Amino acid sequence: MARKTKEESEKTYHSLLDAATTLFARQGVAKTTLNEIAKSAGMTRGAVYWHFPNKDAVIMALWKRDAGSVHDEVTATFTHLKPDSALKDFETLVKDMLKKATDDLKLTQALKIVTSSIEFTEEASGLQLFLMQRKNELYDAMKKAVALLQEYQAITTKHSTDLLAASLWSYIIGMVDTHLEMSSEKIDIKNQADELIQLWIDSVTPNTAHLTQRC
Amino acid sequence: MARKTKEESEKTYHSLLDAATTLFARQGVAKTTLNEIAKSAGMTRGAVYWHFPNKDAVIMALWKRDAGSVHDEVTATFTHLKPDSALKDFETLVKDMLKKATDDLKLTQALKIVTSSIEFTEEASGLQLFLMQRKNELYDAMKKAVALLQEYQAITTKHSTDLLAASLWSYIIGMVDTHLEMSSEKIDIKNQADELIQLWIDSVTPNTAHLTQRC
DNA sequence: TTGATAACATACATTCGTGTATGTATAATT
DNA sequence: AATTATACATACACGAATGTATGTTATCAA
Repeated sequence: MARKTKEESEKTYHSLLDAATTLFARQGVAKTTLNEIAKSAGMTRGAVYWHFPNKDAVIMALWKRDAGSVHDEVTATFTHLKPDSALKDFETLVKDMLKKATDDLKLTQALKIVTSSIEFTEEASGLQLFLMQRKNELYDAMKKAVALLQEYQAITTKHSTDLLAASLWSYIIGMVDTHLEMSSEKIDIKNQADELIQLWIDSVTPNTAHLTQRC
Repeated sequence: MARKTKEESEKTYHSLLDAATTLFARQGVAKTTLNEIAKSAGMTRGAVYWHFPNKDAVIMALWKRDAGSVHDEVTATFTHLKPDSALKDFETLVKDMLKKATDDLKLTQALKIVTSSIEFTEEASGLQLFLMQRKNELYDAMKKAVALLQEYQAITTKHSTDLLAASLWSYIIGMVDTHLEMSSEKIDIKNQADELIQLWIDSVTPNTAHLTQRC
């Protein structure tokens, strides 16, 4: 049809992203066509191709919109832990992160979409390179946080930074993955996230109160 | 061309599965066509459609061939831990499982393929239902193992079976996922798997030797 | 030894999604 | 007020992959 105002254009932009998010999460990325997205938003494919060059760009855009800010905040906080409140800040950050990942619908859907978009091909696409870079950023930040906790003596195990970072990373990735994949009746990550994180922290922290057997 | 003997037919069957495995792992499942698989095995699409009804069946077949036996062994051992050697058997089983998952090329490729094949759509395909059932089987077995360890007093934390099972499951899933996704220069799961598992076991086990701070 | 059928190859039809090219009316610009 | 560029809709061309139908030959059973 005809041209719209900038505000209306922004509205359709977000409508398209919303529709794409819903359909991707419902049917999977591969089996969702650009035509479906457009129709679901009350538009045609012309609108999609006006706002995005292709499907990968849609995914990248919805990640930036729904996960970008959280990603930036988390990485920033990880890398700037203060010596006096490092462990407490670390704990709340990780717990909040998991809470958002399991509570916030948009974020959960975005994570679902990007995890299924990462096909580990040899020559990665632009989208996959982008997502891997974000992942690497997040890991580097988390590893930095572990190193800081060690430096500040908040972590008191003899294990190397590499090992502890790999441990925490695997743990969190597994929790998110499990939350996205498994039915919450089988494993209820959402309601156990705090305890699960606490379990890890206790295992690398001088507080031994969680052990039933005393020395 | 012409008909072949049963032996030759079995050979082409495995050639097709081998070719599919390599191509799937290299280019991803979605971007690999049945024609590529056939050509890579020195056949045509006719051979593929003779042995398999579609691409999903190829994936299911290669899982059964390259991961099925390991899956069966692991689930069986998990559910039949003996009271006297439970913890030790559990430890070696998990470590061996991770070692195979990171060492055995065929198994690693199979895991890579099935993880990228699980699109969490609402109405799952036959393949996805199959894979989810295997996953549930494995989780149930692992949870049973945790329950047995608690029953045998090998695990001495106050945490519930559900929580411990969710913890171990997330941890292992995360390790496998990380091994498949991240470059081994960033995180070398393969060479850290044993220590990572030991870290978890120590955290739920009465042995407190890993803590630097004594009571 | 002679059908019957297994083990494929080849050919065909058809769908389906993508990308692009073009049309068009209106908002923004001057 | 006239022009321009925006924000889409519509139409078109194209390849690409799938599924199926059919052809072909050698093997195995009788």
